[in-house]
Amino acid sequence: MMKGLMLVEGNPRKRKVSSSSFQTPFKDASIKKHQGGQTKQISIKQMMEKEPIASHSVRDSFTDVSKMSHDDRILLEERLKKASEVVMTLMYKDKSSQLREISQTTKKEVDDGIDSIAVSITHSLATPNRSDIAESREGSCQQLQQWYVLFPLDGGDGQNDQWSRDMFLSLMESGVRKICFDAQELMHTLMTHYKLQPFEMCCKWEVLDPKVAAWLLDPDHPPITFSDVLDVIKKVDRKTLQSDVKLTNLVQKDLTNLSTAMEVLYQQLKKHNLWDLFSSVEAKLTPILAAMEVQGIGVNVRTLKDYGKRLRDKIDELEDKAHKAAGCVFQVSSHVQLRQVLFDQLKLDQNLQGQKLARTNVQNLKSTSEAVLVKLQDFHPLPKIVLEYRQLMKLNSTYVDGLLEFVNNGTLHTSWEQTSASTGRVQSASPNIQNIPKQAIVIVKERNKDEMASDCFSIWAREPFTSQEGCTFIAADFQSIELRLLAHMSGDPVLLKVFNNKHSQDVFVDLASEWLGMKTCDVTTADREKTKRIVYSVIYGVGPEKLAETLAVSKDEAKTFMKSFLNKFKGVSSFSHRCISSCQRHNGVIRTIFNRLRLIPNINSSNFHARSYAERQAVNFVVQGSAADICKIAMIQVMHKLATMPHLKARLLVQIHDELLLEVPDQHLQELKDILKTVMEATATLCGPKVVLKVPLPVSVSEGKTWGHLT
DNA sequence: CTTACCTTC
DNA sequence: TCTAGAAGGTAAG
Repeated sequence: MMKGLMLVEGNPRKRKVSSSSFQTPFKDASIKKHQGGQTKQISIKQMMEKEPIASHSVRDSFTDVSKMSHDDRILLEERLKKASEVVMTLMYKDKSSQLREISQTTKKEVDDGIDSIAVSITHSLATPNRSDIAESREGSCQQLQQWYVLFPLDGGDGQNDQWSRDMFLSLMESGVRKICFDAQELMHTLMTHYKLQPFEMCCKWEVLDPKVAAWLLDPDHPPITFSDVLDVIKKVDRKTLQSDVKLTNLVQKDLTNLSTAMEVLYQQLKKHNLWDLFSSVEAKLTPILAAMEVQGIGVNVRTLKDYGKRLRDKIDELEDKAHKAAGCVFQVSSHVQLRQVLFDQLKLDQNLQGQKLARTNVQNLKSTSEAVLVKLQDFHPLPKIVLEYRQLMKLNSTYVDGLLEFVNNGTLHTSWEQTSASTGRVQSASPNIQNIPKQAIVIVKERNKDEMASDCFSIWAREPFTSQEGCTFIAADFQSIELRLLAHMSGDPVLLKVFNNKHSQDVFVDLASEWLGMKTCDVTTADREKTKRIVYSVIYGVGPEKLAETLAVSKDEAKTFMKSFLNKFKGVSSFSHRCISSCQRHNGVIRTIFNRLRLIPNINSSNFHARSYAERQAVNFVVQGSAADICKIAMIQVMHKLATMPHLKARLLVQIHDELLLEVPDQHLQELKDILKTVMEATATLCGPKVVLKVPLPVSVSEGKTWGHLT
């Protein structure tokens, strides 16, 4: 309760997406430094420079918690409770840390490379009762301001020292200000190493992470290493970061700089109005992502291998067909060889009389892209064969073989990246699980040349993802959230009307009916598709040429469509212009509804191409980034809600931008479905009082035993 | 039109 | 043999 002296200068903004348990960041000592206050600004760091090493501890070394006496452990426990700041970093076996690489060989992938956690504990001088019994027991401790300790993390023997484990975990849950570069890695390590239930921890841990902070300040240049962050700091303020701290121990020096870096970043976040987003959204997201990584998702290797076999078969067949059609043997997957076959041997481009053949971007060679092959497919059998070949190759190499490499004991763990997307979206990598094809691909296997009988087989790339025994998948997704946010932000009356229609079955049907002036029941599937494509194209400002291409109509037709569309939804184009001009006025800074920012300096470029690109980025960022904000907040609130219901053993497995995939024991299925819908649709709670959405955000919930079959 | 990741060459 | 970059394809809006 008392812990938060909250934002030091009286910040009226009380808006909190959910209550923050942070002990407040920093006294604004270093702000004053810039504003002219010179004498009173004794920063923690400067004090440390004078007296860097605790008198009782071994010089330049860390105290190993597992080797401490009972009394020392009690003392440490007390110190941790009273600490004003705790800075920590993972140490690896080769003596490198999250802050500094030592050996050239990148060993960090190796999980067993973890050695310990190095911690620096800082005490505030202002602590009034310095005369604790514990403290006075060691006379020399009176001056102690800094204590460096090491929490060892043993190998997988399970022989972790219970004491140090409990001490560290209670530190993680305490309200003390904790700082770590790449907190996600730390949390991931703790969960796996201590064999914790990931989702039991993920609402209790909050750590300030300079990596996330620096990314928030400039998402287009995410820091990868700690030294990247230091480079950012040096640009902001070269005085604060004093590299010649009188510490001979590198790790201690790094921890000191880490603390300083976070202090500077805190000031920057405040200055750029990003502190709320950082503390209420991003910092709470980190442990959830770590938990998802540790949890993993079940994959049925048998179906995956079965798919692989069938795909291989069909690919071989297609390769053979391609060679026959071409009249020569060539590598079908090579666009270089394909180019030669298509254009030099078969001269298929001569069939396209008036039309220009698409060229490759850089080398300006004849393109063999999908669009080109589609155009050529009526003149020769080869293009169609290649198209199918490519599709199946992609499916096999990426979603069958590619996936199999990551499956261990029937479980797949991907990494969830918080700081890689400049739009603010969460990203999955190694493997990317967010681009698994949604639709089935049908394979027709020809058995025999003389026999008409053929065998059909469908491949659902999501089918191999299966729930655990006795559990069911639940997917909850926001329906067309980006479009709805566009309606909200643009205030376009027609869009608002469509999205506020409670009886709406399908928004694109409604939009089509509004646009084309017909009854919803008269809207055809083609009308709906056309509308959907135009909607997304128009939002992001595509030209009539590109629209004509995607819609397969003439340029003039596309022009007419766009004109009438923008005329019907007037608010959309004015919204785009508002985004662009705001970005121009703010020197390239553009923001989402939750203040997330992106820098787009080219918005004022004199180069037309660069400027147009920047303009599209700006508009796209506001829509996509705002949706990302809300999806993240929803994710956090769902997990925090679940944390209050310990009987409900639900696990969050995957986030696909506007969709959450969870797994839950069968008996709790209905309960979880209700929670998801309730929490995610409660936009007022989601967005807080500052953002009042003009449209509802309906969530559709589906369930099933595999990811491929959700009802 | 944007944001991503992954594969082949 | 290794690597970086080009081209292409997949997803999500």
